[in-house]
Amino acid sequence: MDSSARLNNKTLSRSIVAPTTTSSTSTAIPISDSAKSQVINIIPTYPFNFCSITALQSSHLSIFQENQHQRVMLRRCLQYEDDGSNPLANNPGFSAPTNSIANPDSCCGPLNLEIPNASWLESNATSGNMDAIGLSLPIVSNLPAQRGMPSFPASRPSGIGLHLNSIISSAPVGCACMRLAGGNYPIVQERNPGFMLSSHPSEGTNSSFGFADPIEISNINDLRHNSQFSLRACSDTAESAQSFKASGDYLLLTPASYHANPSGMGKLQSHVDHIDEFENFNQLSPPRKRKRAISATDGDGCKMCNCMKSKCLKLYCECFSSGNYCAESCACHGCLNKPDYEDTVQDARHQIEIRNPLAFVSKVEDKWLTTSSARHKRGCSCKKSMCLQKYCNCFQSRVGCSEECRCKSCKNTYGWKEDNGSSMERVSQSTNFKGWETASNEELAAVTVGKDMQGKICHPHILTPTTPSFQFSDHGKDAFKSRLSSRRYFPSPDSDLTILSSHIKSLISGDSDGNGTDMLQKTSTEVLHPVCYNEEFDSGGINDRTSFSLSPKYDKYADVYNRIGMPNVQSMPSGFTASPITGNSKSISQAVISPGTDHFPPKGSLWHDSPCTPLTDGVTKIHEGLDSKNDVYTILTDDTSEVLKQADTPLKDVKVSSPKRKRVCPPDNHCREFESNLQKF
DNA sequence: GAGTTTGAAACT
DNA sequence: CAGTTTCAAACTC
Repeated sequence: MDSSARLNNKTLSRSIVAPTTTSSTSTAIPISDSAKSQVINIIPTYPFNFCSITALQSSHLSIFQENQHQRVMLRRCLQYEDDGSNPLANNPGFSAPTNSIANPDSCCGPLNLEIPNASWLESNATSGNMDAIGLSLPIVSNLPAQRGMPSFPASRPSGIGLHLNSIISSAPVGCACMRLAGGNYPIVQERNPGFMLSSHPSEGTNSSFGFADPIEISNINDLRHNSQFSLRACSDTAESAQSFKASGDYLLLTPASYHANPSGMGKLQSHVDHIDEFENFNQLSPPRKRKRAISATDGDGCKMCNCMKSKCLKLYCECFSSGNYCAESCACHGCLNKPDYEDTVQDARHQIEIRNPLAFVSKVEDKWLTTSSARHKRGCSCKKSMCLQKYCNCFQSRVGCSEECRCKSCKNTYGWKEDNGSSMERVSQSTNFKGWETASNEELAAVTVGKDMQGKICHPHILTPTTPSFQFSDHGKDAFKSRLSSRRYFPSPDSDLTILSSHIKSLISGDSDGNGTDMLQKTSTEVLHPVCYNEEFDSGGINDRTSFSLSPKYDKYADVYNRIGMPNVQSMPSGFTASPITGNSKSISQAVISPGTDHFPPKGSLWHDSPCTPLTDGVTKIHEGLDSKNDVYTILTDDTSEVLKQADTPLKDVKVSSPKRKRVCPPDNHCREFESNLQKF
């Protein structure tokens, strides 16, 4: 079964609540007060394409309606995405689902889901049918191709282009774009009714914005005449599941054609202008107190800037440099990095590219196919930070320093550069089974950087570039704590380290039940829990592939795999991809729990806070049950074990994913807690 | 939250 | 290309 069929057969178990009252001639989706309470839970999507898809599948949409003031909130996205790499970009109609790759620089790489015939929405929106509408649609991710992955044909135009903003910065863990091809049907739920429901923009305030620059659409026809819209779904995972649901999720429309052809969005532009007036109005007001973005990222890699003078049109601006528009959550002043100023933005980009054609190119490449070998293209020039702080480009990108770097006294944890210029793979060289076995040993202290770095015991986890944000410095700790309380967490492969180590240890020592394969199967299954790297995720999976990334530490087990006939993974130390939704009838399991459901684990749950998507058998089973009960959760298949059991069947989709990973994954107990929470279901 | 440090970007 | 300045993020207090 190909991915298309698979997806179709699985049918998105998203329930879409149609508007209750709308005349067939209505020009907009009315939003009634009662409907306001109807929340469509858009599960945050993850860098993994399949996750995104599954997330959307398991999400259920609702249409927020507003009487009289029929409007659609659009998020203006900076996305020069129509580079031809995606057939959908030019084809509003049906397209076979293909997974491309997530924008490595954006945690919220757009996932555009094509709905071949979106008329269902209109028909249902106008029929008064409140019943949930089963969505069955092929899903196509429209994610930019990953650079440095020659196995995938998708390409981007020169200049890389500005990517979809990482969506609402306040809704970082994930987001998705759903394109209503053919489409006429903006479905928008504004997260912040305070603004959404205001009859006039001036009634709102900046502070009431849930996200940046919503575009107010008062007439659905304004959108209807446009062929494509991206339905964006985001969730603020900083909230608990309960509040998540209570407050609703983002569900934003972005006219896909807007960026490619702004001129074609005349009507929309009028609304943009309207917003501009609003913004101007606000600017005339006493300058809002400069608010520093709580985090350099919104928590999931969606950069937020605080530019004061650059107008966000210089590479100083992280939003700009990463190809994104600034978000409302940014604390920048005089920002021109907005769709409103697209020409200006383009000019600025052009000027910069003249100076440096690679200015907007991904700063990290993984040409060496190993996580630890990924390098920052431009390297760094650190003099004092020893490449151990985020001042360092390389460190910040979680890659090792290389010969390209001009740094001094490099101590980059991800691979340092000797003073003679040669680079070392610290990750691989400084780790060993012994160390890994003690990875879970709490005696090992987390590393702190800077002055305290030297002489401290390195927690083995530090050796993996996957979890730097809490591995280093107090900042990291804070970030970790913050994330524990505000993000969803799933156990990372790190969590399985002990188990894995144990398994392999026994395997190697022969202290198994004699069935090493079984042991390894079990191990593999556990290991195969995908690491969800939200930010800067470099999906190794493109076109019908999904990434399952392994921490570099698992490189060490490659030989073990080989010993028992597992696919050769030696060449994919940083991870590999399996094919969950394609080709093979067997695929990696997927299970996604919608955070917007009552079944979501209670607030505070680490699992809940995890941005990762666990793919455990148990999870899947649970979800199967949930799915049948509530049509909320959707599962593709749970074939992980089976895939692994087929030791004689090479994983055709072995891929390498880059190391660009930021997501922090919790320790072992998080895994247990996660499963414990699941048991509550 | 203010001030300092840092290194990239921008400029000369 | 090198040196300096500007800038904003990272970091410290």
